[in-house]
Amino acid sequence: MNKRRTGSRSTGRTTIEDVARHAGVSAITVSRALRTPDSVSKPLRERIGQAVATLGYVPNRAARTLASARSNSVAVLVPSLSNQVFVDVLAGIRDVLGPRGYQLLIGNNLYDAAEEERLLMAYLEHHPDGLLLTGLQQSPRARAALAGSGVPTVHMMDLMADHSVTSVGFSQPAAGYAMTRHLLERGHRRIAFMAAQLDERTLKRRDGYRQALDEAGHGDYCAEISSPAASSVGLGVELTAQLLAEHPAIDAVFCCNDDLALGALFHCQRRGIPVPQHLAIAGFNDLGFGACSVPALTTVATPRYHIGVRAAELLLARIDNPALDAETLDLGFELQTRESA
Amino acid sequence: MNKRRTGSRSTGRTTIEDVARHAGVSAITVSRALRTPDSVSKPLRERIGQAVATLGYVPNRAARTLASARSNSVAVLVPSLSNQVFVDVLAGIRDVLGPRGYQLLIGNNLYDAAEEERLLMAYLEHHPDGLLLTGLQQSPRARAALAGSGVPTVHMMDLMADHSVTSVGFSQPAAGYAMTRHLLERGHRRIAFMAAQLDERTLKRRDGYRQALDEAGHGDYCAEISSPAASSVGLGVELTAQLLAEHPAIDAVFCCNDDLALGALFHCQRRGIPVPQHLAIAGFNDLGFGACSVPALTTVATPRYHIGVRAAELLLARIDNPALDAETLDLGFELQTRESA
DNA sequence: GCTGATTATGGTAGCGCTAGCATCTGTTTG
DNA sequence: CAAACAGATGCTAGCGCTACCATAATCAGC
Repeated sequence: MNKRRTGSRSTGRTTIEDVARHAGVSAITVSRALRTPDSVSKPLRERIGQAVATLGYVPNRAARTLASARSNSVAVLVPSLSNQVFVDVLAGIRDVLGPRGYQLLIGNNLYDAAEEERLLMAYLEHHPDGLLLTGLQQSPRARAALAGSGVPTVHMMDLMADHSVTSVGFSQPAAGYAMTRHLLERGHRRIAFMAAQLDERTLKRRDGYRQALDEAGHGDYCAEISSPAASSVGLGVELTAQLLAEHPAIDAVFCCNDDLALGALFHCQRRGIPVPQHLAIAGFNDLGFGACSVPALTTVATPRYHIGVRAAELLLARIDNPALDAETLDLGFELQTRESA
Repeated sequence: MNKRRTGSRSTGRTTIEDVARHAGVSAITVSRALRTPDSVSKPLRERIGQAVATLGYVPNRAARTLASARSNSVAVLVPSLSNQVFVDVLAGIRDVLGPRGYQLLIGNNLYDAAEEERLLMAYLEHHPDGLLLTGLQQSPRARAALAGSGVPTVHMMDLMADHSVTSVGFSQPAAGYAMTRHLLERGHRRIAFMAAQLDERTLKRRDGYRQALDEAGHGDYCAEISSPAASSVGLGVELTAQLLAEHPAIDAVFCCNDDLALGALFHCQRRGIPVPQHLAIAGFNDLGFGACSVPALTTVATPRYHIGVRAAELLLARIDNPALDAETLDLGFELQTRESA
């Protein structure tokens, strides 16, 4: 009678079948009691709840995913978690997707194309319900796998030129342009550009920087410095030292993010270079500390959290209705003019 | 003959069966070619490889997990990703577990006990092969589920008093004590303590601080300030202002992390308070920017990356051999005495 | 009291993959 | 030359869950 079938392959863990037996119902009723409690009568629901608690039952997600063909997960690929920018984006995503019951598969370490491909393939094995990516996929294989998978996808941070994909972000070149214009308007003429890793977005900001200089007739003056290293305050110090040694005449530096800018600021403090009088410093992203540094940092405020929120929302819409047209959502940016420039 | 059975529940995605048919072999051979290539002859291996490429086959991880009872994933729960400390820990974990083929399920937002429980339960549904946790689980239900799951677990950051669990980290109270001793030895007497959220680890550092003051006979003098808000440079500015307003006589402040310390530094710069002459400032963690700030930040260097690495290694050992005894691994810390104190 | 709709529960058959064994071929050994 | 063995491949039966359909029980309406 008590057909406690335990095959050789059984894992020994409590299954839905065990709970069903304990509660004197069928497995499918337990399944329903857990997923759609309203479809099960109250007495059964309670009995099942007790059985679950007594046995310490934890549903097996792999089995659920396999049977239902829905993973209830969304994969998010960001370049790096040491960059606060992406942590803020993630927070926005989590705040939208968490309450909707989605689990996030967070992948990082994407400044390397091979690693990016590896990660994307790995996450596709989970058959996520949706995909949130940062920037275009670099490797053709990754792009093919992406297209072939049919998983709804939203790209974040940048606005895609390709209007067949959905993207949420702001115009990187426009932001670079705006900051450079600001520096020009404040009377600076020898404006340097500083970056860490030259990813897509950084390159676009640089395009904006160059365009602004060109238009102002200073296109011939061009002091650009970058490093393959990851961005950090320390790197900002180093690059500033190097920049000033090579181009002593510069009167402003547009740093591609706030970490570098803070490093530039520290370097100037250490050397007694007055900011912004002798050297104006501009950052990018408005990471929070810029508002309290001395002098306070002029920077570009980017809608990171909001990008995460809107990207998640657009993705949800596309999961519910895969036929939706692609969309490009520009969330803009805002110049924060403070003391350093 | 071509029994292309496509039941009503089929997802339409390419399965291992499709690949097998295309390559003219059985499904199990494809499975082997993908997992243990050496066990399949070269010609077949190549034919299968081509079929995989042609069809764009992506294995279904849920099915694999279900059939093999191994998820090849490790769940990592950290309090927050906006705290660089945990990002460094994650990097160490990834560097060990990634090459070994494990996927990481990263959970954050754990400063809330209810959320922590929710996340832990959600990750247990994945039946991870191992679990890396930060701090003790607060809720009894979470602890029960953890114990019942039988999943190998390593706790990170702090050293557990409970020697039945494996933990990797350093002594938080000892670190708090050491820094306070340093400040005392430099002649400071009115030493304040500043923290953001009072999590377990922060409280233990404070214990060390109090003990050092007590021993030095300054136990009666106690200026402590904290805030329920998340730690940030801005919060450091605020708390410093508040602290100085309430306790104008303090001559040193021990900040529970470097963000707060930088905020304190900025506040002093803004108000023209000489550091360290009028107010010495000490941080915690040695996040990188402390080495270049002006003045450079005295702080406690914590082996974050290394904690991640060793925790992952201990976990691997326990996954391979669940019978291993619990272990407590103290990785120590190092006082970084620089200019600010 | 009968019909048709509605609600609550259960049985069956997979989802896509792999463990465990069986089978088949070719090679080695006494 | 038979027996023993190793290596390569295949068959079958699940892993634990849920979609789909069937059935039983209840109820409104005529």
